Amino acid sequence: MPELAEVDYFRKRWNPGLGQKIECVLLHLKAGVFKTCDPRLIARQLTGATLLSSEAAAKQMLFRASGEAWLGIHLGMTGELTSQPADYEPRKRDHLVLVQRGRALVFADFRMFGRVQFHVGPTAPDWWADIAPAVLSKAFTVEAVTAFLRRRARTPIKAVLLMQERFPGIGNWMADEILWRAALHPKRPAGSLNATEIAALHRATRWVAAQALKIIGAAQTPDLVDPPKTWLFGHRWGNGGKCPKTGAPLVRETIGGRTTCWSPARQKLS
DNA sequence: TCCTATGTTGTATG
DNA sequence: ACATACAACATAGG
Repeated sequence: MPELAEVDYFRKRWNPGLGQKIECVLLHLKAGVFKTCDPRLIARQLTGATLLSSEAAAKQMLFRASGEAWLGIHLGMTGELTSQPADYEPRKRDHLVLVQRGRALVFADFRMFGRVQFHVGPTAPDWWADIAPAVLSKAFTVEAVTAFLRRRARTPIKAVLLMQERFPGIGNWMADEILWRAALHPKRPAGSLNATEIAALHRATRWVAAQALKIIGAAQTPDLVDPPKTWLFGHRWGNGGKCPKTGAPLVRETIGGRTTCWSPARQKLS
């Protein structure tokens, strides 16, 4: 599920556990999500530690615990975090469970494209510091986007929007949403956009990110909240969708290896 | 059986 | 060295 806003939504699901001691850690030792870390070290370090704080950046989450412990989680395609009763019995796809007095904090991911990372030290791990500046930060300028598009001149703009080194947190549905808002055809070579179009792309990127965080990321509900029907979001998943702006039929096709949906009535190739 | 799914990465090729 | 394209990862559901 997870792009920028969904990641922040899931991060907050563990909020009830902040400031609380971790009584024990339950692990699915053979799960692929632990490929880049040692789950036994996680158990040793986190048992008895206090979960202190959390942050989200791009599609990554970082949880800090006492004892200079840092737990990174990427949700992959199907990962999710939940807070369950303290006597929760882990199921097959629950890879990491932090059991506290009042609750169990669960990371589940049936498809296992997600990753857990673990670091012990006084400061956050390098990979966290290396995440590109957020699209809502001052560093995400029209100039930076322009330079990036020039370098990727022959790549379809849709594929370029998925590149985390410049568009951190943008995923498949957000990329489609952004291009639809900016009225840009997803197959346009990145280098073919003029200054006006790049400005529109930059603006739409920030707008979609900010609104998604407001609607999805800030929601305090047990279920994910979908953006309103005025967005492309609710119309892009199956064939036969209609453009919410023009009423014209939407088109779906694979671009850059990912299913892409757009409105030919407002997103022209030239 | 075949295809799809809100992601990333390693590898081959130009 | 850099840009680009795509298979591979693992699983369930239509």
